Amino acid sequence: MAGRIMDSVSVSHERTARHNGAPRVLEERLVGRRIEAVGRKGKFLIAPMDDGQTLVAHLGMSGRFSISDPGDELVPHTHVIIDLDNGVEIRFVDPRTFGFVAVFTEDELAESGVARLGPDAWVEPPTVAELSDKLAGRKAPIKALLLDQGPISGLGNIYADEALYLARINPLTPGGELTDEQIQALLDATRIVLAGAIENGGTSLDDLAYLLPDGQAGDNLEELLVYGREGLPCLNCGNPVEKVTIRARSTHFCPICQL
DNA sequence: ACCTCCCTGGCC
DNA sequence: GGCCAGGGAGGT
Repeated sequence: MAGRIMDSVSVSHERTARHNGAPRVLEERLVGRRIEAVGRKGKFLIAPMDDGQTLVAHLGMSGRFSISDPGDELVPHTHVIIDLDNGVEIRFVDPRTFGFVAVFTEDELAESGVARLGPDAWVEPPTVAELSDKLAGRKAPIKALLLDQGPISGLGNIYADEALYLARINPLTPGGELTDEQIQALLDATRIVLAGAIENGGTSLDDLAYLLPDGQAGDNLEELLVYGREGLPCLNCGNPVEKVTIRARSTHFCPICQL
């Protein structure tokens, strides 16, 4: 994708293009442009283009990119098709349309959600002191603060639960009450959880909403220690895993092991 | 700093 | 036939 020119762009869903107002606008701002690089911060894909603008995309809940041949069969909910100058077709498929594709100027980027992201949990993990600073005085549960993407970015509901379990921190603990030791444990746990998830190609759930760009499912589901295991024995102590709701998100934890 | 909303497929 | 899943944005 990097270094390629977008020969044609077709956007077929209003909501996918919502940050640019309309599908036609998104198409016009992409077509003919060269993608200079492809990176990410948190859960946002960020690709600078040759005109100084930036292609930004987010998979939301059910979005995925595929690398296809123009002749490949179109799967339902394909909302964006980008034909590259090397004959490869990039497709964005997103049944629930929580995801988006957008083009931002520098100013628009500075006003977007990208600007509100804390340091990336994998690429630029914060030090204990930095994260401690961000959590100081915060009364919201640490689980909510992890999902917020402000103190640290890149963890979603599954990996937040996994990291808190590994670090033996109760997800309901107010963020400001975490000790430096706990923050260190959380950062260590985050690296272990993400390293495993990346190694396994990510966590494809039974709905197969998430797939790798080649269409393969990720294998990390079977490695999950606590997410989705409500009522089942904690792998450490054997007591039942509990499930509570924090910020309208399911949260799985062991009330015995996680203090 | 919190709550509500958006959206569809899958499952009870 | 209705509920659940959850990413971020926007409003209160």
